[in-house]
Amino acid sequence: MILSITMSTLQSVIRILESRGYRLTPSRLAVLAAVLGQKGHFVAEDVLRVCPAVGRATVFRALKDLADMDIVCRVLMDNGNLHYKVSAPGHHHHFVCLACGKVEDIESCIASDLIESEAKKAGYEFEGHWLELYGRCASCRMEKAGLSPGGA
Amino acid sequence: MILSITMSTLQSVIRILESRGYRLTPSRLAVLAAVLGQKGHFVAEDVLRVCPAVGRATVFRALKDLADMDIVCRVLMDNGNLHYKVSAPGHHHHFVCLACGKVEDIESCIASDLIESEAKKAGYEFEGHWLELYGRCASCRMEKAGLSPGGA
DNA sequence: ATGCCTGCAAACGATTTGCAGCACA
DNA sequence: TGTGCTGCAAATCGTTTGCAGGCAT
Repeated sequence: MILSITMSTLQSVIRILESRGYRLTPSRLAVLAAVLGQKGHFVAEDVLRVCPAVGRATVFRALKDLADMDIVCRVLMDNGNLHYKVSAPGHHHHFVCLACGKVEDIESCIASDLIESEAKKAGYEFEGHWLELYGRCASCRMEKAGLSPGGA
Repeated sequence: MILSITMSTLQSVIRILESRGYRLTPSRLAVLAAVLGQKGHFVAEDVLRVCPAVGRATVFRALKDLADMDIVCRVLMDNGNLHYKVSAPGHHHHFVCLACGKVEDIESCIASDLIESEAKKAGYEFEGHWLELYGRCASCRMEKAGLSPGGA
C-alpha cells in the first residue's frame, strides 16, 4: 500500500521540538520549512540551497536532530548514497523509482512476519531491518509502455 | 538459512579476473588476498592497513572492480556507513549483529515473493531491493542470557 | 611501442568541529 | 547571567582524479 499522506506538518513538528526542549529559532524553523517543503527525497545541499542564510553546520545539525526524532528518515539510493526524506509515521519502507527518482513510502511492512519466523528458526533476535525497493513507478511504467518514445 | 560457506576462493576469483581481461598484478593480488582474508565486513581502510605497500587509489579501484564483479558486496551498517564484504554467490541479504558487529549472509531471499505480489497490486515494477537485518546473533544472545543474570 | 596498471599527492564532496558572538530563558 | 544556538571557516573523513612512470605484451 502506498501512502503519500499524513506527513508531519510544520505545526506538529514544532510541537515535537518544543516538547523535547529544542528552542524554536529562526534558523531551525527555516530548515524545518525547507525540509517539509521538499518534494521527495533530498540531501543537505538541497536544504542549504533553500536556506542560503542558514549555515551549513546548522543545517546538518538540524537534519541530524530531525532524524533522531524520526521526523526525517534516511533513504538509501540505488548508487549507495544516503538521502533524507520526510518520514512517514511508524515503520515503513521506501520504493525508489529508478526512472524518475521519486521515493514513496510503503506502509505495510512486507518483511516483518517472514523475518520474525526466519529469525526464530535461526536462533537470532532481530531488532530491526532496512528494506529499500527499486523499480519503476506506475507513471514511469506507463510512459515507457505507451507515451513518449524520446522521453525526457 | 544462514550460510558461511562457498565464498570465493583466491583461485576462483583469479579465474574471474583473468576471464574479464584484468591483469594479474602484484597489487591486485595483494588487495585480493587481503579482501579474502577479512574476517567479516571491512572498509577500504582495513585493506589499506593489510597492504601498506599498495596505494590508496589502487585499493579503491580494485574494490570497485570487485564489487562490479559481485566478488564483494556492500553492507549497509546500522549507522548508515557502507562497508564491504566478500559476497555470497547469488542474491542474498545480510544480518548485522548489533552486539558484535558480525555480518552473516542470509541466502533465502525473504522478501522477493512478497515484494512481487505487492508490486503487482500497486502497479509497480520492481527491479530490485535491498534488505539488511539488524539484531543480535546467536552467540551474542547466549552471552547476554548466560553471563548477566540480572539481565540488561 | 602501446596500453594497462601503478603510487603519489592533490582534489573533491559531504559532514563535523572549534570558536566567538548573540539571544533568550 | 548562563546556556543554547548561531554562522563561519577550518578540519576531517572517505573517496576520486590527474599525472608521470613502469611493466607486460
